[in-house]
Amino acid sequence: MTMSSIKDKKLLLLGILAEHSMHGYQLNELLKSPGTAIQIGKANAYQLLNKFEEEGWVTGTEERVEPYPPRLVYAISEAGKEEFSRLLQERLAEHIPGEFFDLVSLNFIDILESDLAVTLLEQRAVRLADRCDSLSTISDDIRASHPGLDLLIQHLELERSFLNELIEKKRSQDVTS
Amino acid sequence: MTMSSIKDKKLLLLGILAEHSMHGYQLNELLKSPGTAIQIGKANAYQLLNKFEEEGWVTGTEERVEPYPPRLVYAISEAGKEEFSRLLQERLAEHIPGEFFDLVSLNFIDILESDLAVTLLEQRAVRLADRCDSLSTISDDIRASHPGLDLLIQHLELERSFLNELIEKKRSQDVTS
DNA sequence: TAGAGCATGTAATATGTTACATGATTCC
DNA sequence: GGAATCATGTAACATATTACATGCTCTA
Repeated sequence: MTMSSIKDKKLLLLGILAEHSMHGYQLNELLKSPGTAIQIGKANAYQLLNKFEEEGWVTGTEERVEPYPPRLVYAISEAGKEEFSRLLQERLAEHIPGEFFDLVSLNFIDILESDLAVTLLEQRAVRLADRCDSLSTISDDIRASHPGLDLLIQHLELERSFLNELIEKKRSQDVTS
Repeated sequence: MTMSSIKDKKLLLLGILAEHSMHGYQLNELLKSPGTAIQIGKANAYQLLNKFEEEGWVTGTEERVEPYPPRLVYAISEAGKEEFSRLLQERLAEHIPGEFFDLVSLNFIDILESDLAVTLLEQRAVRLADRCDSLSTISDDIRASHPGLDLLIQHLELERSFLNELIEKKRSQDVTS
């Protein structure tokens, strides 16, 4: 049911390699950035690259650049480009319900006492604000050419203002000064 | 890396059972509704219920109600309530980056010709509008008491208006009348 | 009696994470 | 020599999906 994700991982990895050939470590560094819509773990990324090579979507070539250990540079193949294009069109036309992990707990918040709820939500707000801040350094150019990233930032800002309002609401419910 | 999800599945299932005891089929019907923040497949839900029973979070009792086949009614135990409360507090205080599957493809849209992009995005817009419509029947009462659901609806509305703007932008880029 | 809805599950497979293993180079 | 960064991977485990299997009751 969560299995929309493997297609999107494939789309993301092939899409990145279509723009620049890259070795696995480099790719993994890229995937650590706060602007990714989906998460791909390190081990998983290597596994997927190997699988894509077996299937012929990418080719791996060993490269040695001086101060660094040998590394495998992956480049997208013709077959990979076609697969990427096919997948891109498939995914653009679909609407896949996302997995909003964060929202599950919010539905049960009334179970807790207001002052405890406020304390917990404030901790969440700090973490969310940190993430928003780290995204605020992204240039308008990049945002304009990456609608997915632009929308991601809007989603996070929506979440942030919603959370602040919710904290206010809970605070006013808290009569036990 | 996606493995925030199992905790949220646990939180969701225990939270539902804390409100009403329920059998597996009933739970699965509930999980099909368009207002769920996360997806839990049918087989997975049964597996999790069995696992929770083994771990002592819930108890299953066979029930026979006349026209229906025998069914296993799950009720949350004391240990389950404690675990739920612990997990709820843990998750409320965290900010977990969601998995925005939908956004991955948007970042590559400039690769396609504008008119093709518009056609595909229009298909997506129809599906998204359907989902939004099915959520618009939810009462204000329910929304007010379920902040997670409320925010989910706001996320989807944001996505809808963003998508419509993107379609307009792409249409104006499309010079090949 | 055939199909639809109700109800629960299992086995095989696919997918993903964690922890570990390895080894090069650079800096201290 | 030891830590940090760079670089790739594997094995064991955890998790989730698909397809299948079963059997009840009701309606057409």
